[in-house]
Amino acid sequence: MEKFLALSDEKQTLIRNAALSCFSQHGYEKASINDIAKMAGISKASLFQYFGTKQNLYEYLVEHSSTQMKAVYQEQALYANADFFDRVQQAIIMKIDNLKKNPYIVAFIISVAKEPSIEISEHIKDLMQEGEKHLHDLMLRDADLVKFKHPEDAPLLFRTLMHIGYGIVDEIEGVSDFDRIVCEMENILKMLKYHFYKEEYLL
Amino acid sequence: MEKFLALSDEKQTLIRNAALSCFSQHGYEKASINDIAKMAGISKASLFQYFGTKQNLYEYLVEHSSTQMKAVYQEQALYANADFFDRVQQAIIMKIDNLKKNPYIVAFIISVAKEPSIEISEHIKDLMQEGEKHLHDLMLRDADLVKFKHPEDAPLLFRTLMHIGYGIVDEIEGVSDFDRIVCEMENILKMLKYHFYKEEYLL
DNA sequence: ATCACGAATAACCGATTCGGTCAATACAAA
DNA sequence: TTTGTATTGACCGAATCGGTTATTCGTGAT
Repeated sequence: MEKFLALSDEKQTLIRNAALSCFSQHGYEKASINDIAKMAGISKASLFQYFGTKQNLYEYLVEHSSTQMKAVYQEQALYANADFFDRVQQAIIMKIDNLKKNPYIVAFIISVAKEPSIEISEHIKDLMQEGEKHLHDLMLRDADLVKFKHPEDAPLLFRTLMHIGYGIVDEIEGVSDFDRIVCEMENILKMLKYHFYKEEYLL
Repeated sequence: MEKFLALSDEKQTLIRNAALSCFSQHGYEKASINDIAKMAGISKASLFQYFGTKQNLYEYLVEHSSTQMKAVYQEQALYANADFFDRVQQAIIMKIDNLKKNPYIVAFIISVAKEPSIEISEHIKDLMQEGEKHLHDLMLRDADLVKFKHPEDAPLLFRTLMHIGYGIVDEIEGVSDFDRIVCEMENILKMLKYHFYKEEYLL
């Protein structure tokens, strides 16, 4: 492991991304060290020099990815007091930003959660909790309800925004045009806000 | 091949589903005949008895799946004259219904489109076109625009509904509670219609 | 120029799995 | 019991698996 950490950051990232990509595409069993080495442009022997065993490499990736991910969560504390729509908008932008900056890590973590038989690592369980907490910050509050023309719409609109968020994140998938989709999402939220809020709350 | 078609329908389906599942999970190269045979509960030798080669089995699945899928498209002609929201609602319900009835086939076709190196089979290309045509039937028409409080909202609302559709379909993923999500989707569309349509068009 | 030393790899290991074959078995009809 | 067929366990050579080792390569000091 020290052997690997002594490499240049670029090379570390290159190797990590190759491994993350292979494992998330094929799963632990079907991903082979040969594939990873080839994709990283290094020899198989080097991989074993760095990590010892396949399982060791995988565990390193789990730990590194969840650490990285938690750091993102940390620096992304939501403004708890912001308006409902602003909170949702900020959350989706964060999600997209993260997806853009760490595509391999996001895909890998999702794949780890799908791994059969192997009990989900503690790190990943922690991550799930962290995600739950984030989601809770988005929830509707009483303070928001008064702004709605029809407050009884609010819960369903919240669900709607969740669907939109999932949909947008899902549609991205390798598309490089992040800015366009972020812009569209902002316009969608503005439009919905206009139709659902009372006039006096449209800033 | 005739050997396979002579089997009972239930056994055919059992074997097909096992193969569809393996291929869509692991891709052509990494899916093994052993896995498929084990999942289907038959011997590997039988699979070769039925299909001759791995590639033959795969090609049969592509053909069968696209045929099945086209049949679904055929019987699902959209009412061209219906109201905008009704068309969208009907389309999403169809999508969900199809996903519920043919989960293995849908997943397999998506995986075929992702297969690297192998040129996309003609059948699948046809399917894509069919899907495009379906989508075109959803498009906004001039007749719809007059119903909107703000006709300029319509294109963006259309995009919004697409996102919601993708989001909902994506969230389903094995969840058995189709009816609940269909119901929620209907409520969402009703709510949006209420806020975006002029009063006199709210039937 | 050469030596020394760590990093990288080509070549190799036994074991397993691959796609595919075939002879033996299980089974149903006659 | 015999015959024909559906199914499979056992097997094939080739490839690939995770992992090791002996050699080569690159570099910095002498």
